[in-house]
Amino acid sequence: MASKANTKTAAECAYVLGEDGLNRWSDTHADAWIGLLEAHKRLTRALEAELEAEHGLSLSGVEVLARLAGADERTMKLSALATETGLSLSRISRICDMLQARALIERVPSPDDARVVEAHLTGAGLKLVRKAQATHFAGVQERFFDQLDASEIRVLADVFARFVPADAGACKSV
Amino acid sequence: MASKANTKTAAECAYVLGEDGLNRWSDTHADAWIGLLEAHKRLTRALEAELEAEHGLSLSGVEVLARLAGADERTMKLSALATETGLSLSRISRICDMLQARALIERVPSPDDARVVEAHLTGAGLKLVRKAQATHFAGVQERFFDQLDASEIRVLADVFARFVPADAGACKSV
DNA sequence: CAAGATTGAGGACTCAATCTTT
DNA sequence: AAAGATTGAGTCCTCAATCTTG
Repeated sequence: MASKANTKTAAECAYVLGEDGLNRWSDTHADAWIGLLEAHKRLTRALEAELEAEHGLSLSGVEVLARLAGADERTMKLSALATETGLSLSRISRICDMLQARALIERVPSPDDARVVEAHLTGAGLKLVRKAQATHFAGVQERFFDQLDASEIRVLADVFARFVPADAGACKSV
Repeated sequence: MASKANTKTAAECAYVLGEDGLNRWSDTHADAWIGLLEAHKRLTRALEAELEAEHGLSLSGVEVLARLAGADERTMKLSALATETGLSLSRISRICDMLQARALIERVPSPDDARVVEAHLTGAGLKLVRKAQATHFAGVQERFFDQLDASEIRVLADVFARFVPADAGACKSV
């Protein structure tokens, strides 16, 4: 009784060009694809806002700090950070500008190769990333995992693995 | 034999702070969540690039055009476009600037209410959105659906529905 | 020349401020 | 005052150009 007004569900209008039979998905297909886009948007927005509010960090900022926290000597080359996070080197450089300005990392020129700059996590950085990650993990748990049962989580893990080249990206910390 | 070098899989390091048992996910959890982020990034980047290359349109641009194509009189108020796409009104206004400059839409002041501006799809806009949507649908089919079987698609549709407030957003066209 | 880092330009997005009309 | 649209400022991101070192 509720719907049918001027409100259409996602599936009902996940096509536009009915004229020829083409350009159309089944309802289930539409719900899966559009659901992916919507869920991603909502989840990341909420998580990002939470992190920003509580620690003044973006998701990417936390990811950089987290990778440093897990690295040998808490230090990594900027180009390695770029490869592993999947962000451009230029973005990494600017994220490091910000983290350095907040004294969460230091830039250390490599003694071995004068071209490379290494980012080193400071004590303050380690302290902050611990808190930020706790917030973030709790957020993902509550907003995402708590909505799913074990078999669904397994299907998602299985499905999404197909879109990641197995090696590429390597370690994801956040 | 292959791995174990300096390459860790996503699951192996989806945590950083081992010191206390907290802040940690199971491998499956990590694969599901990080997989969602990665898959989304890769899929949308590829799709966006394809659309840009073939039709000079962003995904949001296509979505706006597609909604207009499906609307009465091929016309909608800007604020309605914002609500339905989930974009800010300011973004919609600027997307319309661009679409109007390319003569894909026209801005028409509403006769009923002098505050509202309606976007009206032109003939050229309709022609273009048809082609763009065909490209996009084919892309999603090939890159996404073709990698999944029917039961998986059903699980995804079912799962993602939980993150969309049922009514909110209403109709998603792209 | 190639690799690593930085910088400039520009796209996509949001929020806050503004202006007009209701 | 509130709704609709626009504009300005600022974030996050990418690509292309540059500079330095190997």
